[in-house]
Amino acid sequence: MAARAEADGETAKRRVALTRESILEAALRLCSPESGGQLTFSRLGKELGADPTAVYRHFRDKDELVLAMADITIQEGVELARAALPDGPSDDWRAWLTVTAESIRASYLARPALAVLAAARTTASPAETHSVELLISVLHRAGLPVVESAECCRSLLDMTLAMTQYSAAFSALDKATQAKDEAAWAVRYGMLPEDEYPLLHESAPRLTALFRDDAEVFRMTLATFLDGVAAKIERAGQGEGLSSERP
Amino acid sequence: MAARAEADGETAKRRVALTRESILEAALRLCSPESGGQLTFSRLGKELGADPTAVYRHFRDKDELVLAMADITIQEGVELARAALPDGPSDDWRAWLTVTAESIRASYLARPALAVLAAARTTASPAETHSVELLISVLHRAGLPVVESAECCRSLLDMTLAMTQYSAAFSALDKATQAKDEAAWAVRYGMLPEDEYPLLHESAPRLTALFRDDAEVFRMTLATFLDGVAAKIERAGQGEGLSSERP
DNA sequence: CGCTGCTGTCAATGGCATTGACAATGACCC
DNA sequence: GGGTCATTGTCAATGCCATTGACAGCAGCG
Repeated sequence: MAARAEADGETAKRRVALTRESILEAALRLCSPESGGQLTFSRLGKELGADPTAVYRHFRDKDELVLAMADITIQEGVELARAALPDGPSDDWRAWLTVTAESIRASYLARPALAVLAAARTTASPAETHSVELLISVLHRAGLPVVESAECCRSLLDMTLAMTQYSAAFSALDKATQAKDEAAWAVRYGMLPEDEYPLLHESAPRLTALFRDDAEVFRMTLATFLDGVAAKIERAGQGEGLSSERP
Repeated sequence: MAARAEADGETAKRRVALTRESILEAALRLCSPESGGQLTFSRLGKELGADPTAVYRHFRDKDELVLAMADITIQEGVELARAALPDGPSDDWRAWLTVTAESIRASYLARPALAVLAAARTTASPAETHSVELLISVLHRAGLPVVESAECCRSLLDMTLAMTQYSAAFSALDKATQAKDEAAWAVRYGMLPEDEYPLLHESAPRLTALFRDDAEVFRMTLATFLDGVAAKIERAGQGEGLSSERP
């Protein structure tokens, strides 16, 4: 089909001979925080230099497009994690889970608009599968029974995706609304009468600081969750005579 | 004004003299799982027996309506929790946090469509405030420093809201899409080659069972999180007067 | 050459939130 | 009672969005 791609400098517009790949690329580009807005067929058409409805020749509907984008994003997250992790089997399950969660989070947050659209859509992508198998093996090696390890993975991934999409939804709001929400918080927690809410009053500075910092909240939550996993592992280790776990 | 309300039997349609309250009531009704669909102005108008745009006389835009609905929902969750909890200060912090989280989750899940709309909107409602103060006090009494208790609350609430909206988003999908997603999972995890993915293969039954059961996943995740909190409390107790960070 | 299937274009269609002009209604004041 | 005003409901747009169906260029193939 006469590859006329990558002419035209940076923004690959005019005449790219639409393919599934070029469309996905453009769509993902449109979801980045720099590109701002929502993902819409007309914006997509403009980005591709083609009629918006041309996309329907390659994807049955928007849902299919979004699913494909989500797939790529998850895959990217998995690769990010793989790159940040030691190659061979490591015993540091904690680092392993942390890096995986943060990587998936990062690649979704690079496309807030997608995260909003893909909320609750399960892709069950192949990329994910291998990664999950690895995670289970890491936990199992740490001393957790297989099924329990799998449960932990499911928990971890659900929590990560949910909280990430929560953050993404917020960052996809227009700046005005964001500011309004932030102001509401600041007012509420700044004005609390000390005698009625002594504890909240004391922790107000920390709480308002956390408001601006979704990432920090996620880190905290993840850490606490992993502390829980550690406890589980310890219990499992004590129960059996086999596993070796000594902090 | 001529109060002509509550005539007409069950479905309070015709001529109810729109008020903020009657609108909110109708809107919440429309978001229930039984009422099925999305919250839209035209459906709302029909439910109220009035022109859809009449709502704009009482709410500046849809966002304001949704915020008010979210507020009510949170409040309801808090009341639910209060009803299920012993009145006086209890030392069972674990039950306290669990009940609070599950209550908020339950009242949101009673309106999936709302949960989707309200994703990432912070209401900072008054009802919430009192409840949070209580949670902090419970954790503090259990032995956690005040600020750390507040952090835990923030984590817990964020996690709960995020995961709940995640579930709600799924249950708000049309049945066809839901079935499609479910099928994708079943196929993927049923067909895994045992030699390549031994661990996943072993835990596949459990994982597919979990797929239909968001509530169970949430319970597991929450439990693990609380195990983590327990560990934190233990550490704090051991350190006593000093700050204890690492065993 | 004519046929068929693939891909892009164009002009609808129908759903949605939101707005502005207008009408009915009641309250308030002289 | 009559004039004025704000409130509240109605109606007819407007504009964005996804999606569809009819049509046009163009490949390869007999």
